Amino acid sequence: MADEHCNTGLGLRLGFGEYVACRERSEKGNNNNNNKPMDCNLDFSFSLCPKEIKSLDDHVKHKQTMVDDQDYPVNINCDYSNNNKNTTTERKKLRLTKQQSTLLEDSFKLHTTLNQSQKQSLAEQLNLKPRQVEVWFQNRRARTKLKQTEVDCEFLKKCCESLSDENKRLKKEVQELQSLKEGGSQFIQQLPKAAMCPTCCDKIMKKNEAAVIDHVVLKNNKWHSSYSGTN
DNA sequence: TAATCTTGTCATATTACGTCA
DNA sequence: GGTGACGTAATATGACAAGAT
Repeated sequence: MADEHCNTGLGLRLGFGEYVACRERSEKGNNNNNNKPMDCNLDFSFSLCPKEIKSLDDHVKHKQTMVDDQDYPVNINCDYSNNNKNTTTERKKLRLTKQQSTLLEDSFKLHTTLNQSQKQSLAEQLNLKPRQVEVWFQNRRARTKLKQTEVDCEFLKKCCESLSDENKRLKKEVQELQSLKEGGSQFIQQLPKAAMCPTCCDKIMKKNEAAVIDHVVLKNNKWHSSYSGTN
């Protein structure tokens, strides 16, 4: 089975073979626009699945050897997955060294995307494949975006909390003012009719309302000055 | 010139490996 | 030693732009 999968272009083509092979072709600078998908299959199957690997066990051993022999293990994923995923899917994961990570991070600080030549030279410096550099940058951009989203989310959450608190406080204040206003009116209404002339009574009522409005305006101004200060 | 195809690159989602508690 | 969480390299997929036909 493993033999079959490793040495037939078809199985690989249905996975990611075409994509990778086309990439590799472009990375080699072979961009002559001879659009022949079959070329991709051939390139891919030879590069990823050397003929000496005859069985699945051999494949695993071979991968182990590659890992042991190199500072930067080469990923030689041979995708058996589509047919017998549960037993044979194996993907050796590259771990970047500290120096590699540092250099990649430094490059990312300079430019978050790479052009062809930047990618190529960085890959050479790092002793990685251009595709690996490209993938690293893609993942790095995704991580950056995710972190930024988290930060934004946290900020919005705090804004929401503070607005909610402010809303509660204002509601309470409105209630207080409402009762203050009602209390004042009631006091005047409770006075004996003969105790105050109607004109004076009216004046006091209006003054009372004006005082409430002043109070609200003052509070509002205070709120504006403090809230705009925090933002 | 418009339509179509191919290719390369990106963002995004997902998978799977390695490490650590 | 087994296990789950986590970080991250690798893969899959779809969208889009640019160039060729």
